[in-house]
Amino acid sequence: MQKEIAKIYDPKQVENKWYDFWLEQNYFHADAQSGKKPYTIVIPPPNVTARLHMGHAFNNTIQDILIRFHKKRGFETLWLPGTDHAGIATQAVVERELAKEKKTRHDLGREKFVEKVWEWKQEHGSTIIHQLKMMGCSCDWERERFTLDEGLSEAVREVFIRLYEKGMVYKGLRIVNWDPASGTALADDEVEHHDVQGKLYHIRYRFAGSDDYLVVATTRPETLLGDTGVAVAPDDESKQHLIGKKVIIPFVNRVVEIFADAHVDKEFGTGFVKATPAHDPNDFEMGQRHDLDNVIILDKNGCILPVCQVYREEEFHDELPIPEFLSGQDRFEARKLIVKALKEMGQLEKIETHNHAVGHSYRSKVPVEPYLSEQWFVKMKPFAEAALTAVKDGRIAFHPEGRFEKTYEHWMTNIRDWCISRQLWWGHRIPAWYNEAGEIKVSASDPSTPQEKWTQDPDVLDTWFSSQLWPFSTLGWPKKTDELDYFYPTTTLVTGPDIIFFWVARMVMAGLEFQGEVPFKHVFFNGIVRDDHGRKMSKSLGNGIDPLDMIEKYSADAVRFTLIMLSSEGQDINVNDKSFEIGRNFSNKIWNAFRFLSMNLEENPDADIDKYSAHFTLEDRWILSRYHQTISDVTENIEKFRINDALQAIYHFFWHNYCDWYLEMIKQRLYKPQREAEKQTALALAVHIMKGSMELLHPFIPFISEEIWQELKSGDEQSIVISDWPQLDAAFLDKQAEESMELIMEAIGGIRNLRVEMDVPPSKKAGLVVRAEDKIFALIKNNETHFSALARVDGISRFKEGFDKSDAGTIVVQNIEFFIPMADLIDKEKEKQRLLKEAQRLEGLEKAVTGKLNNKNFVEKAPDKVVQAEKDKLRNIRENLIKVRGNYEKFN
RNA sequence: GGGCGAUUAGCUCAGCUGGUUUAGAGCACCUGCCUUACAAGCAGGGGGUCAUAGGUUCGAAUCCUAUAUCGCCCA
Repeated sequence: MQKEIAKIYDPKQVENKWYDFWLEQNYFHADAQSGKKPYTIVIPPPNVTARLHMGHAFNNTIQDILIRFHKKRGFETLWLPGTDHAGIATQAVVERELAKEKKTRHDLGREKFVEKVWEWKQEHGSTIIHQLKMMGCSCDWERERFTLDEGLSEAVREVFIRLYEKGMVYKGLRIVNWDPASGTALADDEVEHHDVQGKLYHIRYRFAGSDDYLVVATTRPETLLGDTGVAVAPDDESKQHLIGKKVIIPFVNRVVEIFADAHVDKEFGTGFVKATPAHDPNDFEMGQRHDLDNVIILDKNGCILPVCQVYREEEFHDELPIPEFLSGQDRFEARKLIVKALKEMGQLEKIETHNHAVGHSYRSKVPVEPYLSEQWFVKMKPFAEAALTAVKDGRIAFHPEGRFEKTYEHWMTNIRDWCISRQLWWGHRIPAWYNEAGEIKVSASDPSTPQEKWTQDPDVLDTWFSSQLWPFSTLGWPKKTDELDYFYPTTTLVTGPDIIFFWVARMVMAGLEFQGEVPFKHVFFNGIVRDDHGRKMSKSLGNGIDPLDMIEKYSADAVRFTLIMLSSEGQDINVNDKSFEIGRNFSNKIWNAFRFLSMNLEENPDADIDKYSAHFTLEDRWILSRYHQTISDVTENIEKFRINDALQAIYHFFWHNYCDWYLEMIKQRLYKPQREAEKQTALALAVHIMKGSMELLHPFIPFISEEIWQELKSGDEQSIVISDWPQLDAAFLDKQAEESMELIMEAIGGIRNLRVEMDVPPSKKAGLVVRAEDKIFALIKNNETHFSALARVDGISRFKEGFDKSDAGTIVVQNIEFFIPMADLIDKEKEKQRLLKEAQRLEGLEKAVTGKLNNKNFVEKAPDKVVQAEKDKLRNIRENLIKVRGNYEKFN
């Protein structure tokens, strides 16, 4: 083998090379006919406009780990990728492009515009797909889906029609969350509430036929144009006599009545609340209770109308005109103008500062306008119960356990109907048709006949309406496909907790309704990736770290490794660009361990260790024991979704057991073998463990593990992607070897420490005298080469009576005394101090344990095992202490 | 206002069913090393009264109750 290997790992060529190889070999394709047990994940489809950010990188790394792990464990794994059409976002992107040419979508017309969006999608829509490939994601790309694909669109129409026929989808006039910037309605959960420092305006409303007035307090004075009543609290005794009295709304001079409603809090503001049913959800409900008029005063862009519109007999009609200085003004401009005018008219009592939560569009970030309009809704209550039960009875398990079940339950039990229509052009057009008589027909295709013309509803459906079908629409539903049969229900969903309502909850409802089965058995909620101050990464803060930059700088393996290494189950993680060094450093460590092996291998590596078992040394048995323990730890932790613990286990094993100790120890056998067999044994074992470590690391860092595995493979092995996951063989777990090694490592550590504290230069060798029983002494003597190589010990001899301890440095490890005669090196005063410190440490321990054992309650009530352990502990401490004290006293 | 989570070394965090000597890791820091795999490394070291106050217990970082601070979600 012996070839020139670079001193520093260069991932650039490696990563592309292996990804191409895996695709060529078609390893990621899942076969529905396979007789194996399926393991399925559907990707949370990123927006088709998306570019990979750290959140995606983290989320998809976890999915890839689960998929690669289960593939190696013998499952037929399907990771189904794709994107969603992201109605508002995608439309906005293309509109922005049009704006550069000073055009709007209306200039093009619907058909041309949608065509243009498709063009944009063809050109830019696979950006994130390409980036997922750079991350090493093992998705089945043949099955890539897009929510607007024909098959998925058919599923959407089918669902809409079925729900409509069941009476679960309906059209109604409701207050919706209107996004004036995007010109569309939003669902409740698409609204983010931010605390805003606002103002509370106290405005005088005159009583009809009087100069007297009352004062209402409002945060939104501009909506007074649409006021159709003034409310007081029913328990507000000071105001009871005013109920039924009439006041005049400024500017529009509408005469409205004062009424009592329990919604009003008499302590808030002045106790008088203006009611604007068409522009406030609470007022709308009050309006329904008191039969108030619904008066709209804003257009769809959030600008003041020239004439108020009142809703009567299922239509809007002109009502009162609005003064010219207001008409056409944006709602926030109108607020200023109205406040100014009120001041001039003497009707503004005062302005107070007032903090309150204001809903903002999660897309456009502008304040949402509560707006009365006709929209399509899905009834949610009937679905919620089944969806809640599925989580409560464990058919769906959340991970980490216990963190999000309550949130889910709260939402499910307080659920409101879902507004699904969007006033957009890009999306699934609602399959509802209207004739001239205003009748509605819901149908997958145009029901028009030569006699009767039907026109389709202009609106499209919420993107989540199609995403909720993702776990089965992507597998062919509504057709009964083999895929659906074999891969559904999917096994695991990995997603962020921020879309638990948007998506997770709705998939559960849809899956139960249309497939009669939960869509997934496990939901793993990953944490959010934040900057190193714990702030969410965002464009506006400019604190985002681009994973592509990090891949370029450090490699995809390093990005994956770092994200997992820094995360713990479901916890948010903080990173800065330096964090990714830990991934790069680990890759380099692996690379150099391999480099070391290949420098010592003369021919093809031999990983068949069985034939060498007769030659196993202590460190061989030890590393095998540690290795098999690690197999068990990694496997169990991935199965428990303790991904970070799994990686920590293999990381620690590889670096601190294998590299730090095992490879260091076998150097003696490789460089100065007494017999050829020892060397071959060490090499075979080192290769065996190296290769096995690559297997265990492969789900986490697929590229470098493949690169090295390929160099170590034997026979007709193809790829680490499909090779078997290492099996725990309990016969290799060797407690005795671990204990013996523990002693040796501790002794070597102690000697190294002593040398440093005594300022013994590394080049200076020193002898070692050991005072121990026969068996222990034999163990140490048998491992003399390790002491000499790793602790610079020159000859080990047994303690004999008459040995002059006063010239020696001493340490006690596991009650065995080690003396290092260093007459010429030792600083006696320093050594005395060192021993005194050690004695004091032990005395502290002794006191603590004695105290425990002198406590009657402890001895009586604690389990015998614990008491016995304390007794053993104390005996050890005392023996140890006697020796340390003895060594200390020799200087006196 | 309601719910959830966090508070452990300078920083970022582990520590799961209470008992592995006096609480661990990585980074940062200090000291010494270019020792024929690796300075992206090796060896050694310093650093924490586990947010606060009570309680349960033979025993609490761990369980309970308050309080404080921070974060998230919902209204």
